[in-house]
Amino acid sequence: MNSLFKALNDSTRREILEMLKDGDMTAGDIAERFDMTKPSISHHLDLLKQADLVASVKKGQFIYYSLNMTVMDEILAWFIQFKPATAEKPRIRLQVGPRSITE
Amino acid sequence: MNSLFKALNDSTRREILEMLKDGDMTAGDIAERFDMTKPSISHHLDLLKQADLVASVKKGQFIYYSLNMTVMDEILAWFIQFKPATAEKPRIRLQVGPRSITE
DNA sequence: CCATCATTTAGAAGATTATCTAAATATTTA
DNA sequence: TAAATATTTAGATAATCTTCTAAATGATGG
Repeated sequence: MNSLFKALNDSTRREILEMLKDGDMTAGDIAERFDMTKPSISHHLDLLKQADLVASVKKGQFIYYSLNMTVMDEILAWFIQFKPATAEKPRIRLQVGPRSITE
Repeated sequence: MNSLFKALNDSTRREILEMLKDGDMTAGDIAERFDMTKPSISHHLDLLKQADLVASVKKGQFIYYSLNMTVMDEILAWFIQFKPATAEKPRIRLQVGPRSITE
């Protein structure tokens, strides 16, 4: 959770995530889109990788980065805990059986 | 968005949010639960307030802090953008009218 | 094999952050 | 009004973070 929020606490890194939403990119392509040196972008990519938000695959000379949104569910779950339980009528009955007296 | 992620990038502040989930608390009560001085906690509360994640109300000598989860939707929306659009069948027809040929 | 291209690693400088102590403000109570 | 309580503000220090330049690594093409 810590490395996750840390990775997200930077607008450059958040922009990178948004860019990768539209498809995988090489480190160089990503760096080109920012007014920042390649080593700096490389470092940002490293933090995103540590947080498991992106994955990288080397293909020859290039390294392709892609979103890894499996962690996303973890984040969403953390946020959802604050959503007050809205008393929404369930669409289906999950349990079949005799109704309780209070039901 | 910046102040939001900044506020969330600290485990003490995240814990404070989780504590407030169970009900409002005074600054002092919050500080008691951490192994940290009151001024430090006061600073954390200030950052949470700047991010609009908490609100504070002064009652006499005490200042009560409470969750303000209206911003939460903003965060959730940011995360949802990464969720690939699942082709889920809509539960209800949103538009009433003549069906299109392709429908 | 050497030059070039893509990317990372290393190391340094400046900015930001977390935390502390000391002091200030504001409220209650004796 | 003075003392006590709750909280914040101010200022300092140490740690962490962002970014840079220079150099290293690894793959490709003549």
